[in-house]
Amino acid sequence: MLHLYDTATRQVRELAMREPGRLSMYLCGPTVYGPPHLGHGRATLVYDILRRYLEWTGIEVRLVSNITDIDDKIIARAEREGREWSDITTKCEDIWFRAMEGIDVLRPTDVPHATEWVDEMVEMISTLEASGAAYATSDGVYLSVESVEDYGLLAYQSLDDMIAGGGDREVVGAGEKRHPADFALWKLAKPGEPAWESPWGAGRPGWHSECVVMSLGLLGDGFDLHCGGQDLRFPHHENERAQAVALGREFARHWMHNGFVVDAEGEKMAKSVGNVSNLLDLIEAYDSRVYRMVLLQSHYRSPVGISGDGLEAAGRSIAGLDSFIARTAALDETDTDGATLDAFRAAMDDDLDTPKAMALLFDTMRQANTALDNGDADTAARLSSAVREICRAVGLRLIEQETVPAEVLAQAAALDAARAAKDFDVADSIRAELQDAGWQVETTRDGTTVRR
RNA sequence: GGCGACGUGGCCGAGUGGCUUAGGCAAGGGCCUGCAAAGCCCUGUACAUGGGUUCGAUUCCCAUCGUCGCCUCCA
Repeated sequence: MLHLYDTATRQVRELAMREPGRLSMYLCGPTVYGPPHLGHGRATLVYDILRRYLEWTGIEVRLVSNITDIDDKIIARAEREGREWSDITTKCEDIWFRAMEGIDVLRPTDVPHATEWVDEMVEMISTLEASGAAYATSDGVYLSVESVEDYGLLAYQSLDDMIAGGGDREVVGAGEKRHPADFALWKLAKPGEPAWESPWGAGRPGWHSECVVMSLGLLGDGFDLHCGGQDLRFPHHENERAQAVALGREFARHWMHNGFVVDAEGEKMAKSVGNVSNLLDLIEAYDSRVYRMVLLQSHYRSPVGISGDGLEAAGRSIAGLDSFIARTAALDETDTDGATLDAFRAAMDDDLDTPKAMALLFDTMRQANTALDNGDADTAARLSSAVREICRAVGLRLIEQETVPAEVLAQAAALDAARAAKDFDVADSIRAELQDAGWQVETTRDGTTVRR
């Protein structure tokens, strides 16, 4: 059974499922006004790993992740560039999913767009207003946070402490708000802004309202898990939750937050691979599995530094995985090492201890290699089968064995013949030729193998 | 000011009251190889500082220094 740290109760506890065997989870998706960055990559990778692992254990996962396609930032960019706002959102969304593909993140099972749910949002806001939890001002509709008893649950701060600490910040919409922390559910449109009709006048929904309506709308009351980056804990998740509480509806039963990507750290990286803080650049420069491996080797709640050195180290570890996969490709893997998989599950079930799982993966590869060196193909096969299973469970794509063209095989045979004849100059030149053509050449006592 | 996280070997990054003190990358030595590659073996003896608790602390407590995050729309 998977145990996960729950931000709301501040403890690692079992991830309960409303319906046994089926997990409902909501991940706050991107606001599509710019290219995805490394932080987006981390968040999507962490939950992709969670999802794939659960699916691997036989659980049916429904992952809803929205597209916020109406927001102040989108409008601001549209104005700045003199473009249609929908032109920006469609292009950015397209880029987003290309980036996701570039890091092997599966598409969520549901991708609701905020603009498709405006009617439901208006309805919810009306309900809140009718109950007295929300009120209209001259620029919109606000939720009264004082009507929510435990407001501050996810922020770990009471409303009073928040205000006390807030200091000299500018308070948005201060003039007419009942409390400085009250937040906008509906924003009335200024001339020229995109707008939808509502009882309060033409306008657009507030960000926090979008996510409650879509999560409850698709997953229903009391869904299992709500996730996102640490920075969404407050105010976004707090405010989503506040609306649900004010509506008297049960919201997420478990809250999961991933740590940040910290300092790209370094002039070297920028020089050698360009500005990698943009996810698109990273995809351009590295194998799709590299970022995933970096994240797997640290805990999802820890901050992680992404540097060129770190990515390259991960790349080399993946090269080792690739050569292992190639080396064991022909083994008969009908049987899998159960103890290894048990240990893997135990690690993952303990708050997604992927660093331990990766240590296990590398240990298992070593054992299998040793078995192969000793000619014990059965043991090697059981272990390498476990390696493949683990990779599948965490979404580490395995290299596909490319069929080697006949002429390349012929060259490999010629290489072996030259070695047998102790004609090493010829052998070396054939090897160099193959390597120049992009082949990995492994010359062993049993003969030469080539692969990409 | 409030709340929270964290300081581990050359780098990244787990973890733990003593038991085999992860793993990856890099480095040195060795095995294998005609030479490489791949693989395997060995080596480095780390836990911010100062106190305290304890038979014993890197791990618990306190303080100090330092880094970072959130405190109204940022994954």
